[in-house]
Amino acid sequence: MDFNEKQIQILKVAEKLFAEIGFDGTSVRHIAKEADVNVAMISYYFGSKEKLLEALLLYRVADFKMELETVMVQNLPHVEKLDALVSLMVNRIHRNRRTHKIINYEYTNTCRQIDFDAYVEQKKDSLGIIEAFVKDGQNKGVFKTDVHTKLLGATVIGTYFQVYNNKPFYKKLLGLDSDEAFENYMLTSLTQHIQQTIKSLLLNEK
Amino acid sequence: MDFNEKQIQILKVAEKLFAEIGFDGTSVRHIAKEADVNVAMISYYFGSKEKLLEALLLYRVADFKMELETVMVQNLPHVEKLDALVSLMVNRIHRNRRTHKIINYEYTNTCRQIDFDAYVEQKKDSLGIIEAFVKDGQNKGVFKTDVHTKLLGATVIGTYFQVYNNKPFYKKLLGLDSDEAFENYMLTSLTQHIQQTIKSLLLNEK
Amino acid sequence: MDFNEKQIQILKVAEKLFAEIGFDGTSVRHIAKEADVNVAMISYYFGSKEKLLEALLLYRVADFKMELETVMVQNLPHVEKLDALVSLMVNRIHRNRRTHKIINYEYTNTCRQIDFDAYVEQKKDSLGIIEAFVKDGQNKGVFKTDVHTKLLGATVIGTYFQVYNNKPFYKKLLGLDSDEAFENYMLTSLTQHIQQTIKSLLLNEK
Amino acid sequence: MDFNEKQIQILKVAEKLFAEIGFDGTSVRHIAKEADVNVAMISYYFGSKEKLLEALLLYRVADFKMELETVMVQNLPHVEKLDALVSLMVNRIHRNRRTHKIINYEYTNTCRQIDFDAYVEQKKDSLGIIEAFVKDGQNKGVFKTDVHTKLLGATVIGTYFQVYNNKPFYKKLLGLDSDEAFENYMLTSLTQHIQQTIKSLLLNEK
DNA sequence: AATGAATGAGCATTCATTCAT
DNA sequence: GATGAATGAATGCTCATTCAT
Repeated sequence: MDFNEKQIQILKVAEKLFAEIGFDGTSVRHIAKEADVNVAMISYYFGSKEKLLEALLLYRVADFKMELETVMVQNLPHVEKLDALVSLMVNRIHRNRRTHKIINYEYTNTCRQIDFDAYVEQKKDSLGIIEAFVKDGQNKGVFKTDVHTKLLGATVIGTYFQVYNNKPFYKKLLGLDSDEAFENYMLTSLTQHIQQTIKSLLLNEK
Repeated sequence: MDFNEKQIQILKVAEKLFAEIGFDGTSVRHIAKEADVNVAMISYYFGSKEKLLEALLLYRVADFKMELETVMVQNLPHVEKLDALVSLMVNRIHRNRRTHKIINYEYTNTCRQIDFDAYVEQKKDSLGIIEAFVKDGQNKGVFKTDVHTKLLGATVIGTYFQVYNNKPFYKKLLGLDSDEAFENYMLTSLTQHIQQTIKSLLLNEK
Repeated sequence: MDFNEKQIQILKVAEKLFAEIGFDGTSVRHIAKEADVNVAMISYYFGSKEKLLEALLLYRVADFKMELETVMVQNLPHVEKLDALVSLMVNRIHRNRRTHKIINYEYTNTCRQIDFDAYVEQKKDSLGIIEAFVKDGQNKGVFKTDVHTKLLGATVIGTYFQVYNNKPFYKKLLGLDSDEAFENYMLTSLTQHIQQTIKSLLLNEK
Repeated sequence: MDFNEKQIQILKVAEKLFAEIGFDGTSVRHIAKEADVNVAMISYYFGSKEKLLEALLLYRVADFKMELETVMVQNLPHVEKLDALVSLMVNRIHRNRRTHKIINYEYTNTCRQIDFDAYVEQKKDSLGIIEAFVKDGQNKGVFKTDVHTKLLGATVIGTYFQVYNNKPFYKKLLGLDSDEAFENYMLTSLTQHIQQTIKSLLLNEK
């Protein structure tokens, strides 16, 4: 978990390339060249290409750890807390979108011998906190009860990635000319849509 | 679009393997072995591995074509039509989940020289029909107007794939022991959750 | 030796391609496509790619057979006969330059199992006739005797092919802009140079 | 131009095989086996089979560089200088006959993407020196003027290669039993014949 | 007689990894 | 600790040829 400068350099390049052209599509030579290190260094530092991916997961999963508690402890009305929660989730996913994309690609690949335990654990934790918050809101009569609580996270992240994974399509559909415009859209309108979606599900109309 | 029996056999195996272990991770030898055909036959029939994927897209995209119109022309209340629409979408995606997954993997891979035009066109069509239906409902005062109509599809498909792509995680989370139970859950509870999500977004409380 | 129309079509295409891109470099598919026949037809008609080359040799060697005798029997002074002889040789080589080039490529390739007997026989015959003519001239005191008679043919053909095989170089060196200009040069100036060369070797100055 | 021992080993084997069985006919596996190196090493060292050939050309073209000037500056009568020149040319071609043969094969193959610039340049230089020498001899009245000076080189090299490329034929024709006898013939009688040819063309009888 | 379908063998090349230094 | 050199295995693909029809 404590990587030196050169290792981090490799991890960042690997993250970018894995996300862009896939794990299998990326050769260690490509990573080495882009990271301006010797080819052998990757095996030397990480043991293998697969272990490099595992190291990347460890490196990033620490970052996944959302400060959900930070939001939770705030003395905010449930509605506002919900918005803050969704916003935080989207922001976090967005920041680590590359690693998340890799995981989405590779997690169900049974041939791969990658240890996803840390990712799974973190995911379970996050969803647990959200579930508890929703339960609390339901107990207090603020949130509706006829909701698939365990699937709320899937809707948040799923909506985000459906747009992200079809970037060229949505850029055209939404009339977004540049990558910056797209990025901006993700963090404003899309986030707003997801917030609205979750609120619609949980809140009773006034 | 008119493939013979052996070609279809190859296409099906390729679809499975591409979805399971990725396009790059799947070798033509693997496909050939699994499909019980000679390695050379894949190049012979499809020209190349990339063209095989393109053929697969063409083969399946024809199947994507949702009978949205069939639902649309039915003389149903907007609410029920909405449910039917979502149900149809989920079913269709589910049936072609493998090819959709491949597309989600490869569409943004700029290195790849794959022609996704047919897919994009079909996607645009589908979303167009949905958009028109929502617009109609809004004009008739049945649907709310403060909604990101263009993002509704992303929420439907995104939620589905977020669960599908994290199958082992959700099987555990939802206490689903077998693949059959998971599959069943996708087509019942998950579908229900997505229907509920979309309805919450569009319908005014009574 | 009696080929039907389609076989001749194949032979001509094969000759062109073998000469242009070599025997190994030319695939039967390429020949089949260019000759607008089915791939299997080549094996069907000729047995194999190697046998196709042998058939080509047989087909052309018949054409190599110079009408040297025609020149020989003419009642011409030795000097003029010599010029006519060289001119005839160059013309004949030029007409069959493609097949000659292939032979020059493949004759010393010991791996190849090609039967060059007909070619060798024809070559021996031709050189024999020339040798006899030179001997006759020497006996009559018209030609010099201190000459490597057996090498005269090599000088004629060798000079021709050295220019032909370095066509782009000589086009530039000689300021020949087009293929037509080059071709014309081969049949005029180059022929003249070769005639002059042979005459210089054989004739005593006056 | 600065190759290590193993690279030179590969180049020598490649030269031999390319000359014997052609560029297309020679597989990198064959070269690797004969040179007793790993197959991958050829790509590793030279990039590709085509680049291997280019490397070979560069490696040998340096060797083509005839010491024509050495002969030129000698204070010899023109006639003797002419003999020395031809002898030098034949010797040089003979030493590099393999690479020259490859070039003769491949130079006009337009499909091939080989850089022959160095070869062309060297050839131009050599012919230029010879031309200048002949011009000088003509100016001094030693050489005849009615000669295709630019074609003299073609006659020298062409005669050599016509014999070399038809080795089995000429061995039989000239009654040369062994390869050694043939080789010896090339460097004595054949050389003498070529010297005589060029002198006949250029010198006035006494 | 003629051919589309099919195939095993071989191709050049790239891969992740190892190892001597 | 770090690396250039080297490698066996695997890659996608093309080859000449065969064979059922």
